[in-house]
Amino acid sequence: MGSTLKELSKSLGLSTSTVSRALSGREFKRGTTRAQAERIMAQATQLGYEPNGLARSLKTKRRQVVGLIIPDIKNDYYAAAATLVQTTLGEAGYQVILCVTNDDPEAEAAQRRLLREERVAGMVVVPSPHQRNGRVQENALRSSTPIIELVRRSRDSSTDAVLIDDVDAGWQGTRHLLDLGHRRIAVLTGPRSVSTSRLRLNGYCDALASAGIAVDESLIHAGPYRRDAALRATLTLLARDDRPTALIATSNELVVGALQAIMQSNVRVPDELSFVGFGNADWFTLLRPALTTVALPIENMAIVAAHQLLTRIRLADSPGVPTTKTPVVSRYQAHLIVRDSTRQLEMS
Amino acid sequence: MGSTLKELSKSLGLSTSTVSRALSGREFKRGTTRAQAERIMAQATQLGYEPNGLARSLKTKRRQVVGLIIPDIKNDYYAAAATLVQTTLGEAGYQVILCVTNDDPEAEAAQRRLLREERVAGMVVVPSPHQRNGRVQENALRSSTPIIELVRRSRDSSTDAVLIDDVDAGWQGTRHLLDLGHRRIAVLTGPRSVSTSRLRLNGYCDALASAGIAVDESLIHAGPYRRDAALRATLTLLARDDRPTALIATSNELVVGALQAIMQSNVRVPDELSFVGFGNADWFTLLRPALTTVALPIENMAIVAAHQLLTRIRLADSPGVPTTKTPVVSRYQAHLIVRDSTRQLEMS
DNA sequence: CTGAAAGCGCTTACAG
DNA sequence: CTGAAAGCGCTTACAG
Repeated sequence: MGSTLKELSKSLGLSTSTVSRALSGREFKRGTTRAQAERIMAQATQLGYEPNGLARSLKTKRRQVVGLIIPDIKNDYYAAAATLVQTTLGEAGYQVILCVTNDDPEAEAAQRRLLREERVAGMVVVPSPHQRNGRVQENALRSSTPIIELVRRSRDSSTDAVLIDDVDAGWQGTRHLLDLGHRRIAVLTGPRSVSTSRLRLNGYCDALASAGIAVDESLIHAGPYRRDAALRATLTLLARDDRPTALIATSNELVVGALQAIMQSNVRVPDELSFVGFGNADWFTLLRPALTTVALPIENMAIVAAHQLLTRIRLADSPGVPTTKTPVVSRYQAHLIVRDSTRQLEMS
Repeated sequence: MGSTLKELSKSLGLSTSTVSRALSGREFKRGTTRAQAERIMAQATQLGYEPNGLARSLKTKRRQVVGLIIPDIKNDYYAAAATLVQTTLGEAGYQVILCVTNDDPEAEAAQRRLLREERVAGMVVVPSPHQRNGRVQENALRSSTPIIELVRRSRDSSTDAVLIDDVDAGWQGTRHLLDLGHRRIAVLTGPRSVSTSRLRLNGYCDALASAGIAVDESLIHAGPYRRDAALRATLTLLARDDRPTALIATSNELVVGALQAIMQSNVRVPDELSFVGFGNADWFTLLRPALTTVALPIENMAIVAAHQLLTRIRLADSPGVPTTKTPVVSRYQAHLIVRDSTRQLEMS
């Protein structure tokens, strides 16, 4: 335990230089040096020597660690993202420091700073909602750590981003319900300070407009991404005299809350209410009725984000290249999966 | 970007010692030095100085980073564990490096080594299944990094462990079905090389024995913790002429696979088959029928494990204390939640 | 209170 | 091919 290069070298009667080189593995040209290298490695395992990664990174300025900042790991959606980011980066030899924000901007700022102090090679981040008076993080801006934003885009961001075509996603879910004859369509979204919420809501409004329907603000609930909030909002919605005939929940957590409320209210889906979810957790198909949903290609996106980060890291490492500061932003298409929770509205 | 203590000091006309001390914040006895300290800090933010955590840790030998090794982050059960470990350790000022093994012992060994090279202050690990010829990891043994095992216990382990009373958990689920009059009870477990699988199965066998029922090996499926395996096994079980009247799935992933098979087979629960799950994912109550399940206190356990790790870390830091090598092992009780997926067996 | 100096554990030109 | 030496960016006794 705790043996160092110096101790190892002394026990071998060699210099740290030689031992270091042998251990690095580019040292076996001749038969005689090859034997030497093997002797060194044997002694290393004998002493239980394990190099100090901190010292190495300090010296080489190369770091095989990246940060991942997400709002919530229990959420199936982000759990899927984390898995793929972790796996993809892991295959490239990187370790991942996981940070969970709970959508708290201050927590996120602290975590970003900590990751920078850890000198991570880069970060994948799902940004939290903005604060009211969003003073720009100066250090963050000046920092050269490559960052890829995933799913959500922070205001004034100048980094790469891998996003969903949120407007279209909102449109698709709404359009499906309109096509089934629904007119009073309620929607649950996150706070308007989050890009995805705003844009999905835009899609919803666009779809209504395209059908010549005026937006009824009372059918829109924009709250935090928490199931309890969604539960309460849905309960209220369902208790109205002029109850909507359809409901869209635009994120995983909102789906859970909405479904809980629907069960509590004993409202029958799809007979009394058509329901459209977002995302595509495994258990969606285990429900009866199975959920109609706007599926989001999160796993793909996570892989893309990881690769893009890798690219940025390599770019930042190669000295010659004048780091292109043009952010690369891509948007991936959602697609509707029609199952059993939506149906044609019966004319009454 | 990238400014160092030295640069900062030079720009202030001070020594690095003074600046370092001022930044560390124990430097404001007098009014005059207090002003000095503030001037230093102002300049630090001005230059966007952020200390290099690697250099600091190398020097101080203190590390505010721990490792977390789990089999699968998409699994609700481990996602819950990860969340609580992350949060608890985060509150104590630690960052968490997340490693996912997919139950591959070689991946786990590599990850442990990497974490040791990162000189993490400690680890929480859910061990993978053993390999056939389990050669002991010598370095791991010699290493002094504090480790807490969570949920599963590795063979010959000499570390602390926070576990479930698995025998009792298996007993409870089985006993419930026996009390309802079931005699042909099938069970899905993980590989026998995992402690939880073995012990839960023991509980199952004990319960059968207590009811004077001989164990029928053909009703036991011990496979990998993967839903596709569980799906196939369940399909086979349900296609038998002497189909069991009850089924227990002893982990989250096995529950998902079993339910998929049940739906495919059009077997009605609980009329034709009583079903007992394990764990308590949120969506269990969203199903119809809602799932009867053996709930496991994973969130509590994750918190306990995190605290226990913190304790071990502090112990390892205090030099005087002769590190007690007696492992502390605790087991937490599962508790049965009866919902609608189990019912009295009708005598025919 | 301040600064010069040593050292944490590595890697890597640079001579030999 | 090998070793002595410098240095990555900090912190912390040690004198002054």
